[in-house]
Amino acid sequence: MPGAIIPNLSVDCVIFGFDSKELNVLLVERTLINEQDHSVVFSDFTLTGNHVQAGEDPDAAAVRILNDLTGLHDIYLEQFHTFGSTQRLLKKKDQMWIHSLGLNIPDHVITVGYYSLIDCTSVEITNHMSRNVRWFPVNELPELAFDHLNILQKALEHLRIKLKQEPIGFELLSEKFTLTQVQRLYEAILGTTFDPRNFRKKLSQMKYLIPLDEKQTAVRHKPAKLYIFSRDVYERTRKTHHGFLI
Amino acid sequence: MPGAIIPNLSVDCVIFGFDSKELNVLLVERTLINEQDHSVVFSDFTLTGNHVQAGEDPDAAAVRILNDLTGLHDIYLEQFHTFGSTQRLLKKKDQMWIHSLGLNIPDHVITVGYYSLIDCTSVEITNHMSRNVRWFPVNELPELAFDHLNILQKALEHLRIKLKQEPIGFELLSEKFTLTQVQRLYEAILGTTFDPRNFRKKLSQMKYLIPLDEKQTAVRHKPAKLYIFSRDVYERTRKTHHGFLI
DNA sequence: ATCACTTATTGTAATAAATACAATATATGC
DNA sequence: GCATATATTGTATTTATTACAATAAGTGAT
Repeated sequence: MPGAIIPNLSVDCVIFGFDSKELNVLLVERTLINEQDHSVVFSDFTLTGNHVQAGEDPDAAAVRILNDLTGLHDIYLEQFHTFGSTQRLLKKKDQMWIHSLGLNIPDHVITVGYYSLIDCTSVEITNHMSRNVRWFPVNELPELAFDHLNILQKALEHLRIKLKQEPIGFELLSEKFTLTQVQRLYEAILGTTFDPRNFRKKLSQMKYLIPLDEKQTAVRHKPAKLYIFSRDVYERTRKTHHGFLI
Repeated sequence: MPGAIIPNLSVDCVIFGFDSKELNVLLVERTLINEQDHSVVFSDFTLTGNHVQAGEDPDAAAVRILNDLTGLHDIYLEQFHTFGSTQRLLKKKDQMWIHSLGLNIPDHVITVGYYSLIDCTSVEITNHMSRNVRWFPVNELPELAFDHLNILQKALEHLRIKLKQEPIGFELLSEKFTLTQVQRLYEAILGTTFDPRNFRKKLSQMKYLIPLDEKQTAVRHKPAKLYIFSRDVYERTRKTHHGFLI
C-alpha cells in the first residue's frame, strides 16, 4: 500500500537556527477556532512533524518535512531520540485539536525526533500551509503543544553533547564567519561564556578553520577577519573520537 | 485494540555483558530448517527483539523483552537509535526466515534500538523459546541476521560515548569490584589500554568509588581491595555535564 | 585631521591535568 | 622458604587550562 501512512508512527523536527546572538528554534502556530462563534479556543506552537509513510525511511520523512517548510536541501539533520510515551497526545488541548482535524489519529503515536541546524539568515520563512511560522529564542519559548517541550529539551541536550564532539556548529553560520561569531555560537548553545583569549587559543588548534584574505564590511568598528570551515581538513586531521572540541 | 501489535514497529535490544576480560553481547541463534528433508538451510544469530504492542511504550517493550530473556528486573537500559531503512529486512536469508514463520510481517519494519548492561556472572542464560542463546565477544561476532550488525555497531559507538560521560560501567560489574576490573572494563569497551598508575590516579578523583574493608579471596596472588559504586555520592558530587570521566 | 566609539586581536604567568616510566607489596601453592 | 602472580604506589616532564588587560583598526561625528 504505497502512499498510506503508518498511523502509529511520526517524525518531529527541532529546527535550530542562530542569528549571531541567540540560539533559536522554528515553531509553527496552532490555533483552535470554535466552529460556532469563530472565537479562538486556544493558540500555541508545535514543532514541525508529520506521519511516516509506509515504505518510507523516517530519515527520508524528516528530510521531506524540512524541505516542505524551508525549501532547503542538504540541511544538517540528526536523529536523536524516539518518543513513545502512551500519554504524549492525551492532554485535553491536544485531544481537542486532534478531534477538530477530523483525522483518524490513534491515541498512541510514537515519534522519531530529529534536530536540524540551519543558518537563520539564509532562509526566509513566512507561512506554511497558512499557518504562522516563527523563530523563538530557546530561552523564551511560547507554550508548546503535545510533548514538544520535552522533545525540544532533549534535542538541546543532544546538541550540546554533539557540539563538543564534532564541529557541527558551522552548520548554523553562513559560509564565511568571524571567530567572534563562533564564540557567540558556542556560548549560546552551551549556555556559558568564554574568555576571548582562551577561546581563540583553543580555536587556533583547529586546523580546519581556514582564514581568508577578507574582512567584514559595513561594520562601524574594526572589521574582523573572515574564516571558512573545511570539512576536508577536519576529516584528515581529526583525532580519535575520544576528545572534546571545546 | 489492546494487545494488537503495531506491525511496522519493533524494538531490538543489544545486551552487553562483561566477564572480567572482554565485552560480550548476548545473541540468539536462528536456524532455518528445510521442511522436506529437515536439513539446515542456514544458521546465524540475531539480537533479541519483538514487536511493539498498540498502546505500549517502546521503553516498556524493551523492558519486557529483557525480562523475558534474562528473568532480570531493573536492568540498565538506554535507547540509542531508531533504524528505519526500507532495506533492512530484505536480504534473501531474512525473507526466507520471515516467510518460514508464516507471520504477516511487513516488508518495512522500523525498529527502536536499546542497549542494556548486565553483569554476565549474575545471570544464567540457557535457552529461550527453545532457541540457543549465547554470549559472544564483540570482537568475535558470528554472522548476524537482518541489519543487526549495524545496530550492534551503533550501540557500541553510543556506549563508548556514554561511558565517558557517565559512570555507567559499574552496571557491568558485580556489586563489589576491584580497580583492576574497572580498568579492564574501560579498556574492553573503549578498545584501548591504560597505564595502571595513571588510570588509578584518575579513578582516585572519583569520590563515588567507595573502598571497603574487604579484599578478594580465593585468588593465588596479592588480593585486591574491593570497592563499591555509590550512585548517591555520584549525584551529589557530579560536575557539570561538560567533562569526560576518563 | 582629530576624536569618540566599538569591536578585534593578542601574550604571559600560574595552576591543573595528562603522560611516561619501574620498583615494591602481599597473597597463594609448592 | 620460595616461586609466581597480580596489586599498588611516586616522580619528573609535558601539555592544557585558567585568569587577566592593553593595543589595534575600522566607522562616524566634529
